[in-house]
Amino acid sequence: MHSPELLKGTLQTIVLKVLKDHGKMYGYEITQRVKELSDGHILLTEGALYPALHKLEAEGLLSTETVSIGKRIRKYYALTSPGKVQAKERVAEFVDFIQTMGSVLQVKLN
Amino acid sequence: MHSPELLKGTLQTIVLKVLKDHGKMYGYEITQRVKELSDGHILLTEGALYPALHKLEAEGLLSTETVSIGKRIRKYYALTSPGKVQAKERVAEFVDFIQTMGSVLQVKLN
DNA sequence: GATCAATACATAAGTGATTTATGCATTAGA
DNA sequence: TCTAATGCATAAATCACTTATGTATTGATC
Repeated sequence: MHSPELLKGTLQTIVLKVLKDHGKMYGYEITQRVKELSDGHILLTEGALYPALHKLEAEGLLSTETVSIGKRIRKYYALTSPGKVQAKERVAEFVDFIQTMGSVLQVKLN
Repeated sequence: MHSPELLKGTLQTIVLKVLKDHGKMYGYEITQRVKELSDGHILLTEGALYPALHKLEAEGLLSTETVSIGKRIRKYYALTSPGKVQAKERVAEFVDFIQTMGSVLQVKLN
């Protein structure tokens, strides 16, 4: 995992986009999916993820559904309609940011 | 200027790379160059820049030279040898980060 | 010749996302 | 039977950065 400094501010974008691509997921599942997609480079910590999920839910971007698997609980999160819009906007914003950084750092992204 | 959240953690990388590309520069000049390169999207604040410069200097990555222009003072910063190495590493790290994020967000950067 | 914007540095308090630490509980594997 | 993995959650601490403030010079505008 590379310097976590750069990761700041990307958590919500990641969560929203992953949920958009994979449909409803529970917290732990998100951490695993992101770990997979990033080839082990991005490891979401629970202390960051759960509060983020709660916040997105409070903002109406996510809806929840709690399911019991045996005696274990899973809390599924899914995008609401505004959540889908936000997901798109956040990704676009990120791409924009990358383009700008590319100009400043004079690097080619491909 | 887009959401400043994403900018977090990139300040040192920007400063190091800009100094690498343009040689010695003073603080205010850096803010202007970055503004230019980013087409007005990235506006470095003095409250962030000056402490960052001082920190990089304290770490031995930058050397300084104070010059008087009339009665006004300019403090020029330049990369030291370790600073040049760091500049390269930081940029590489950023490119790496972008690639990883591209995978997670499933976006093409070009 | 006064006033405002730009130039040029600097520091300190406050913010806020994230890390680190901790807690509880179930399930699978060695 | 003990450890790792699964699964949730919260609270304190950290730390980069924003916002606010301060000082001073220079150029432009009216």
